[in-house]
Amino acid sequence: MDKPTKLEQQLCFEVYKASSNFSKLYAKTLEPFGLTFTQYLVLLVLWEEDSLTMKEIGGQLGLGTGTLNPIINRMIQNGRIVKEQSAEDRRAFRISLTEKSRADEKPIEQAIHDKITSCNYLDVNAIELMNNLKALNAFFGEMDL
Amino acid sequence: MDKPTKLEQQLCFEVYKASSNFSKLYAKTLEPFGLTFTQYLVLLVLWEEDSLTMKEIGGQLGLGTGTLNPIINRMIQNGRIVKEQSAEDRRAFRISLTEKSRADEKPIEQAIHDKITSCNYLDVNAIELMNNLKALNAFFGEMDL
DNA sequence: TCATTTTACATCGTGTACGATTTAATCTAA
DNA sequence: TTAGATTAAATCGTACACGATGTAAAATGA
Repeated sequence: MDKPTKLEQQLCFEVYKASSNFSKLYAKTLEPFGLTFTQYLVLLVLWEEDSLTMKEIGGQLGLGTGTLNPIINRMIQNGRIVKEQSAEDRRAFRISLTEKSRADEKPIEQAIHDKITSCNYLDVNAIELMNNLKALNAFFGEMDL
Repeated sequence: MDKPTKLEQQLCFEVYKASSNFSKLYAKTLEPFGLTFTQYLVLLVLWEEDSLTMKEIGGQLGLGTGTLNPIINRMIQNGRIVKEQSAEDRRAFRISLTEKSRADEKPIEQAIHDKITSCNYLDVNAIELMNNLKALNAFFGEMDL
């Protein structure tokens, strides 16, 4: 059987393009706020729960320290977050939001909401799509090959 | 309504992780061949039709010259492709496969097929997933916002 | 307790990715 | 036919992304 190989090629490519498309769209929307897409993902995590360690943030985003460290440093430079050594474990550092980032949560959410809905992108069956993606990612998560 | 915003956040994140998972899986599979995921995508295009210009390859992959140029240069260094100035249009360059790359087509396809099926990843509803992604990407393609 | 191991983070090298600018070749219109 | 616009690549600067390695602090065990 030859079909599955082709299907897999196409699927990985569709995912690749979708990811690229999303990050371009978000990049454009976030640019007025001086944020990149990945920096926005860090804020998403911290808006849920503030004052997390590098490891906790990296765990939620699936990023290692080699990726996360420079991002965190840039966000500190931009006044988006602060980093302080943990008292309990002096190896660890706690990352917290600045007032600026807290104040920007709603406007940023609004900007993204406006941009996305202005394209009617929910016309694609987004819920079904997301469920399939979650199943796919759960798969990846369990296999470690 | 607040739900759509959350949904979009989740969807963009699931796509982001799926893309990351795919490219890690492919990277591992392609490593014995001395290829990265993106370099493999270039080969996929050239296996379909050899001797294309930079623009044509970039067009199919959605990559600009800023991204594609260093990739092409590395692939030339690695003996994967050759580049020659086009006779008709001296601005353009034609990229062609080397014998090595032609010979590796089947083994690489096989390696990927083996790896993917060994994880039973088709258990997620791949066809439905792909159709939804195609619709999503078609959307992105038509809007240019 | 103190040597071993593990853990949290930092750093480095390689490889994308993208927008902006530059250069050279081609095309177009007056 | 030639000045101006367009096009194909190359180059540059910024920002991920990842694996490998380094370092210091903490946890572990005999």
